[in-house]
Amino acid sequence: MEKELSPTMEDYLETVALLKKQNNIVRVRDIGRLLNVKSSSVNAALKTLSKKGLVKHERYEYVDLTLDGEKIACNIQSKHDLLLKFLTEILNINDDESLQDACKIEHVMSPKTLDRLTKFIQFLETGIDGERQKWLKSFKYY
Amino acid sequence: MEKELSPTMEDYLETVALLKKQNNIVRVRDIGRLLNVKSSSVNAALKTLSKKGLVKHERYEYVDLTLDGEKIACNIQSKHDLLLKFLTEILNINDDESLQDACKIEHVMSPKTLDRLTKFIQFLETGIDGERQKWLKSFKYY
DNA sequence: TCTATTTGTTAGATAAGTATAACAAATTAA
DNA sequence: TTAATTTGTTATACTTATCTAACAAATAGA
Repeated sequence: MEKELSPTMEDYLETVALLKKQNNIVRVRDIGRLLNVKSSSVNAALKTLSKKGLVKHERYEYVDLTLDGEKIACNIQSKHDLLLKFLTEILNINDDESLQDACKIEHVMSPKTLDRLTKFIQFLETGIDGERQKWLKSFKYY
Repeated sequence: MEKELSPTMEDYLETVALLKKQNNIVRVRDIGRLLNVKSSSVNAALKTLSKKGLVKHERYEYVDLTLDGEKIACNIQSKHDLLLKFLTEILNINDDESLQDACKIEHVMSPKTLDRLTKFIQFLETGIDGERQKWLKSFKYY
């Protein structure tokens, strides 16, 4: 399976997964609304993702993820969540920018970096007597 | 000044700056070699950057940065350096992947995140008795 | 100097992602 | 149950970034 999705296609897949979780059903229109693109663009993207076996989409029907698509979406989501956690909880960036950044970086971060960042956050959250948490807290007002 | 460069154009600009620092003169060919693209692609990119007033390039002559171009390149470079430092020195990722990741993330990181990450690294590097450095060192083998 | 090689340029061609516009299907409301 | 509105589809076109191929200029070697 030669996946290798473009950031754009990853975004579409992620959005489908999000809407599915949210509403159970996924409509072309809603994907477009979330991504700020026209329905025709969504259709084009869905065709691409269908060919790769990541989504199911019959003419005039709701969109759905395949199992493969679900797996990939889940993977992207986990990068997203981790980055958002790092940006908000560690770096203490609390405006929209943390979300914006997470949405961009998630598409270009290697698995290795995902792994190390996961461990780093975990490392900061453990530690005897919570000393690490204490100095993290002190960083917030740095 | 409506800048807003694409990641691709940022890469070209960055490469011109790098070659300039390295060799003083910048040739079309060398830009292509570094970015793994053909000279014709470099030419197209230089035309775009020229129109934006970021590089100077006369037919068959060497390429150079304008002052504006220099400023932007410098800004990108500082993001690159910071990210590389974080990935290698903090997360302890020492293979090519840290460089790869830095080269991608530098184009999508907000100024706010740059600022906070800068402060975070600085925070980790200071601290009474170097306790934070000690913790960091212990993380390396986590 | 004069040829050979390298470097630079230009004109198409291609691929990804987007938009507009015309139309078709489905849904909602009257 | 029609008519109006929303939603989905398709064809076509544009933009960005890339390539190949043909050619032009510059540089290096004999």
